[in-house]
Amino acid sequence: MSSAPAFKRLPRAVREQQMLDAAVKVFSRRGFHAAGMDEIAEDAGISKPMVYAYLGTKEELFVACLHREGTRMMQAIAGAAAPDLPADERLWRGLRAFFGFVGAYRDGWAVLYRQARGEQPFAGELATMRTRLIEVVAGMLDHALRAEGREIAALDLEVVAYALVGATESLADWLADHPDADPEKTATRMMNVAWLGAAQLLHGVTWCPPSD
Amino acid sequence: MSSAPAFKRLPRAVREQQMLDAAVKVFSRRGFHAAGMDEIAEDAGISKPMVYAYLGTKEELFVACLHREGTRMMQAIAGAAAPDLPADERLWRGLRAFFGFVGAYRDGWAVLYRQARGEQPFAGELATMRTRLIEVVAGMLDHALRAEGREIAALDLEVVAYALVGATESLADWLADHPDADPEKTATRMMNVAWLGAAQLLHGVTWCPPSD
DNA sequence: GCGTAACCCTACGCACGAGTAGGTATGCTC
DNA sequence: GAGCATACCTACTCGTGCGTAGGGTTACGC
Repeated sequence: MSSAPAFKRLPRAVREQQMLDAAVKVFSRRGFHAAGMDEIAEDAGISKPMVYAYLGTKEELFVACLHREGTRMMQAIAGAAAPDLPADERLWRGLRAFFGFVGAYRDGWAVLYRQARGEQPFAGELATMRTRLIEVVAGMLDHALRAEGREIAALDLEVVAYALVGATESLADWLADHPDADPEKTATRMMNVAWLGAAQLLHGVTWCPPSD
Repeated sequence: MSSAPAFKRLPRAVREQQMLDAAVKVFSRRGFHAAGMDEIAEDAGISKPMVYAYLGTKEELFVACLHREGTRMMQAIAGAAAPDLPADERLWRGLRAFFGFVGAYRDGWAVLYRQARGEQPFAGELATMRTRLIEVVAGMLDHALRAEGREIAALDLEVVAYALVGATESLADWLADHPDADPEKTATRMMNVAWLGAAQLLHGVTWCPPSD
């Protein structure tokens, strides 16, 4: 063929990224099982055996997606967290970065959470990331508490952190479903819910069940 | 066969419940796709065609599970909510009932949320239930707000409710993973996080982003 | 005691989609 | 311009598991 090879030959590194882009897109739309390797290949502008040659089996491909998107997210958050700031400022910056990421990489978020959470083989991978996040939040709260001269049981701390992370993920889902919503404003709202409650706890205010 | 028919013939209503029990169990352990109709049938002590005869295809079976467990949950919550109580009391009773349900029907919860959330065909079904819950919470907050003479934008209200429901679901997951944890105590912890923050909002205290 | 309806089974068809075999073209090195 | 590695394709195999055909047995009404 002298004239125009319908599509160019590209170096491996480039194609791999295209494949990952396509995979993230298809996985997020269809879900892991409903997604077909053929569709992913087609969407990447390539044929199926290339996908297998570069990224391996379907599971390995999904893990690769998980890894790329997860790393992106963690970097976005880590880049915003200066460890010597006061707790509320750190929380605020972390949340802003997080919602910024979700707003920018909607599909990535969907893959990471909506899909990976349910599927057994990947739930573990996810849980690890999540646990690390929860530990960070718990550590932050603990730090702030000690600065106030107060203290709290480790289990209580973990549960509070769990709740905060859960609320944040929930709002992330909401953000992903509302394309016209503003990530920064969402972060502010989350801060309102999270910090006002947390600040109360920091000052020793607690709620007790009524004795009925 | 005169002696002993290895297993008895049972009326349809009974068998259907046994099948649903088995289905909920298998779905929650393996996940929707990894679960096999053969395994569900075996676990119910019956053969596969019976499952198809009574409950229909795999998807229909899953929907039936979703429906039964969802109804159980909603009833558990509704039974505890007296609409003329003050907001904090209503919230407390609702949460206690909810965590009680999750503690009692661990598999049911796993089916409802861990599985149904990811799978496209069922996500809608779930979202409806979830939305109803969120509306209830939002309505409760709005009611309490107006009683205080304050008011808040509908969108803000929705987002706060979203966050609270998300935090609650997250703690439910935590409870499902910690068999030895006490549902009532978990509800109290959730109340601490949710109500202290919400109460602040009710009194007009808000958090504003620093101008950096 | 005989029809009939409900309960229940073994054994199979068949589609669908992951993964592969085997071959072609293109560019890069010496 | 021979040799070689890399990019790329068409067309297949084959396991897996949903769903069903067709037939047997127990209970119940009359």
